[in-house]
This record gives sequence, structure tokens and C-alpha cells, in this order.
Amino acid sequence: MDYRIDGGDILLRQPDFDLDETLDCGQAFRWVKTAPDTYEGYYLNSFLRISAEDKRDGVFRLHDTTEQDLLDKWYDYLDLSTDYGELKRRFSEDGTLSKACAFAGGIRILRQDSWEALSSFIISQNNNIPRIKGIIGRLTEHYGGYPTIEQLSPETEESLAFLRSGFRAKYLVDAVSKLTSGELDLSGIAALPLADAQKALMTVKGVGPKVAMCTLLFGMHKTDAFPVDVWMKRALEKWYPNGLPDCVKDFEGTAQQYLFHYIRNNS
DNA sequence: TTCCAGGCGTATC
DNA sequence: GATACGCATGGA
Repeated sequence: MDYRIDGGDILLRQPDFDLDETLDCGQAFRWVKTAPDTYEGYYLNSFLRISAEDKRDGVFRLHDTTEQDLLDKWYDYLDLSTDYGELKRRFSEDGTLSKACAFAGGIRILRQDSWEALSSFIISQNNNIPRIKGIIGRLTEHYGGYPTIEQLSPETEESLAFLRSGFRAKYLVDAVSKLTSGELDLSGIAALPLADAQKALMTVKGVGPKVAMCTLLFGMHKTDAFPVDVWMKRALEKWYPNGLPDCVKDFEGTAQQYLFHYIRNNS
């Protein structure tokens, strides 16, 4: 990791990283673009303002933060240990993926909190991104931050009406119930093989194959988890009717993000 | 106004 | 196991 301290900020040199493509691409819903090339958001309850200082050289300014926070939080959250240049070289054996990686080469998979990912993607189903952000915004405003499972445990479908999340409220309540009772344990699920983990998550009402895969990919950093939504169905029909190419092995989810962004912005 | 959204539960065959 | 349909809400 290439960084230096600059007053109260950190200057980070990081190739293969674009703020729009990573923080505003539908994998996380709490980042707000507050100025050109500037985002503000949270990992759990840690706030960060990050801006692109020099796009050509891939230099970013992490405002009002410390070396300790970079090493303890943002290094993991922004997945700085992964060499995306190497991954993109692997993916580029495939013609379509080569174009997808060239189209948006600054995508990274954020390592989000598992509960935030599970609840966010429950909210995301049959919904559009602006409204998903609105519901999650009301959620965090109400609790003064992203609510923990414990904070949500007294809530009911009726008491969550302020979210205006529609039929999804009862699904949140069921997830909280199963996690509070111990019937379900996210850290335990993270240790399971992919198919078993997906099956366990799907015991929650409102969690189907896609939401489970999103939880595994974005909330547990299972890079082989491959969420198939309406966009990926179109991509698979169009480009991969006979299955994914071998070059994505173990990183199907990472490849999915490039393909998702590519087909979503080119059709 | 009408359509549709990073799906899923349920009913039916 | 496959397929059809309804679902809360609001952005476009």
C-alpha cells in the first residue's frame, strides 16, 4: 500500500480504483457524492470523506482520518489488498470481459459489514437504486447510524412503517428474529462452503438466491458468489449461453460486477 | 398516467 | 422443477 500522511489527511496512491464505479454502482447504498470526485459515507459507524486528488496517477485524499483508521478499517473496506490489475488481466482472456474491464476498470468489491449487506439487499429486491437509498437513508437517520441487529430486535412490521419499505419490512423483521434467536449466525455462515451458506441465508423470508449471493459477495467477501439479477440474466443470455469462461474461476462475483456495470450502461 | 425496479413467496401444474 | 402472478412504493 502506497500512502503518506498530509496534515490531517492521508494521500493514497491506488490504481484500479474509481470512486463513481466503486461507491455508486449498486453494491453499497450509503455513499453520497457531495462534490465532483468526492464521496462521503460510512463503514459501520466510521465516517470517511474521500476525493480523487489526481485521477491520472490514481491518488486519493482520505480527509480528516488517521493512519490507524486506514490500517484498521479502510484498507479492508476498500479491498486494498487485492490486485485488481492482475484480476483484470486474467478476465481479459475473455472477449466480453475484456471490454467490460476496459469500460469500467475502477470497480472494486467493497468488504461491507455482513448485516448491512444482508439487510440492504433484502430492501433492494424489486426496487430501484434511488428508492433503496431513500429507505436506507430513513433507516440510518432514525437510529443515528446503521442499526445493529440488537437495535432492530424490538421492531415489528408495523413499527417499521416509517421506512416506507413496502412488503420488505416483514422480511427485515424475520431476518432480525432469526439472527437474534441464534437460529442464524452470520459469522458461522461466512465459514460455510458457498452453496451451504446460500442455503442457510435463504431460510430467511424474503431472501432468495440473489439476495443470498449479494450478501455473500458484498458482506462476506466470497468472490466466487455470483448474484444473478435481471441484468445478469440478460448478460448471461447475450454473452454466456453456455456458461461463464474458465478465467473467472474463484472470482465469479468480481467478474459479475464488471459485467453488471457494462450491460447496465450499454443497453 | 403508466411502467418498472440489483426478487421472492405462493399457487398451480 | 417449471411457470405465472401479486406485491408496496415511488422514480422516471
